[in-house]
Amino acid sequence: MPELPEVETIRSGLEPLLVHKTIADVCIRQAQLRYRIPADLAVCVSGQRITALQRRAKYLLLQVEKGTILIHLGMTGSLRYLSAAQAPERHDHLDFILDKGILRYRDPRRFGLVLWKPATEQGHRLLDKLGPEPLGDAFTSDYLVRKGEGSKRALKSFIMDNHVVVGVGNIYANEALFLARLHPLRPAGGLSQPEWEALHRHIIEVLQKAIKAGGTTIQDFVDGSGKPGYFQQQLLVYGRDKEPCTECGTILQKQVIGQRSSWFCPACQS
DNA sequence: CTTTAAACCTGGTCGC
DNA sequence: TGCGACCAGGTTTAAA
Repeated sequence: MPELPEVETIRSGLEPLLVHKTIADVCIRQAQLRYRIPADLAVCVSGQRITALQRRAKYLLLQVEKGTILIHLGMTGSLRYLSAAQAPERHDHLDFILDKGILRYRDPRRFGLVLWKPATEQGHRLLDKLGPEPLGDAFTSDYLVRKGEGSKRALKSFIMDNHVVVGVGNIYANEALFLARLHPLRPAGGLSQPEWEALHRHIIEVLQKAIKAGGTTIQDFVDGSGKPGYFQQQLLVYGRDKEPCTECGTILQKQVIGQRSSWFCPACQS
């Protein structure tokens, strides 16, 4: 479900509600996610104060005094703060019971994860090999030029690869390529310097605009208080096969690239 | 090493 | 109405 803008929307909405609260207990109803939720999670985190809610790629990092709770929302995960008790529904797999309120994790498809990293351990296997943040200083067009050198991969697969840059999922990969007027099947190694610059700029721009709109809700994305995003109203190609291109009127095409549905304008993007 | 495909899981939609 | 096929904001793991 969530790409970077959706995770960032959740993070920024929840952080002020969570910081300074104390985790009283953890209630696990379904431990089997992408990885099993550690059975001793409650022991690890109970009694500790929350100091921050950070984000790395699409991971949420709930910082407490003695370590970090790693949370990933997979395709269908949501994380909501409830100020008053509310009966858990199907797929509400986990609750962090706070001194005031409840932080509730829901994930129908269970592609997400909740793991514990003690502060005593350096790094984490899921985080250590990730590429740069698209909205950070290390992500430059020169970096893309170097990284793309010699690669024959389809451009769309390339920019969705977490080793290249994190946070660019299927929606925003499609949108950024359209805005940069680049065909998703172009070999990554064949782009010119100005083409990389355009793509770099549009990846950043589309992510920033989506964050401003509170993310994109196609089916079930909701922010930390249960509200949907609004960026879907600004999507120019995602999900729009057989519709006319907003730039030139040509009918948009859909094609599966790297196992993911892809949409593009065959006239504008080359 | 690079690239592609299968796998994880549930639920909604579409066509017959 | 029922049922199977197909699709979905992601990522790891195995295989080519």
